[in-house]
Amino acid sequence: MIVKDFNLQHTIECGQFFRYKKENDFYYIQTKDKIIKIKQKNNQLISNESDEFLINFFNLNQNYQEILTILNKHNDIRELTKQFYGLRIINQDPWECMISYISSSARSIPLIKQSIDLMSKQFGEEIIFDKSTFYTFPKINSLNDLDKLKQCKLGFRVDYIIRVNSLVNNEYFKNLKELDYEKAKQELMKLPGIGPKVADCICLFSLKKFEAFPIDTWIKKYLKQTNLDYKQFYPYQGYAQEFIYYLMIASKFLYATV
DNA sequence: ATCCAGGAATTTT
DNA sequence: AAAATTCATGGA
Repeated sequence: MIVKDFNLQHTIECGQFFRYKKENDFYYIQTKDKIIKIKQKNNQLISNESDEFLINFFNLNQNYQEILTILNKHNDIRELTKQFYGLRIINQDPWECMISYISSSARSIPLIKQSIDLMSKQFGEEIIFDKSTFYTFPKINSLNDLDKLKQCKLGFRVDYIIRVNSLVNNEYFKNLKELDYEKAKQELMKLPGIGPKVADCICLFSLKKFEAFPIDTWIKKYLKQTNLDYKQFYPYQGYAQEFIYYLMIASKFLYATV
């Protein structure tokens, strides 16, 4: 498939998405019970998945230039959209997104990935793909075994997950998608383990609420240093957040390796 | 050994 | 209403 205004690496590695691994030139992306093998060569995407699926998953039908027009109004952010050109918000599955980000609170990315993989191994189904073993993401309401959850190295988040597991279902998410951003966020925050930050992540990464602006410690640091008013990027504040976030974790990596 | 991590809930000022 | 403490683990 031919794509424009899209960069696979930036989109996958900017920190919004946990379930992937890179092998040779290919990314193996996992979502729900799917495995997507994919690589990009210039403006071409090579994958085992259908164009239709990829367009939806990477939000490729969104007008990128329209988003950039708004983000580029600010000089610093214009530098970032140039540096990370083609970064898109991934359209995740809401249930998977919810569990992933509840697991994420006060932890680093490698540990989050580890817990998600362990949950998939404990509660998902095995798939052999390209001679490697993968596990599907646990289905809604299947995370109900306390002993198994305790083996997933989730710490105190086990309690949140086992409670949320019994509080949501397909209908919950169907209704959630109908709500506007503010309402959806409020609804999400009624659930245990979901505060403002995690609710914003779920809104942005799985409900197409692009005005959501999740504020974690890194973003907070950036906002404090730069005095940036993120509301000027309405209704694409979420895109601004992701560019900034990518900058922060990328520079963190730089400092860590020097 | 000690501290803290991409937060949230609870308790204390 | 804001600030401090707690939560369970792995890693620096």
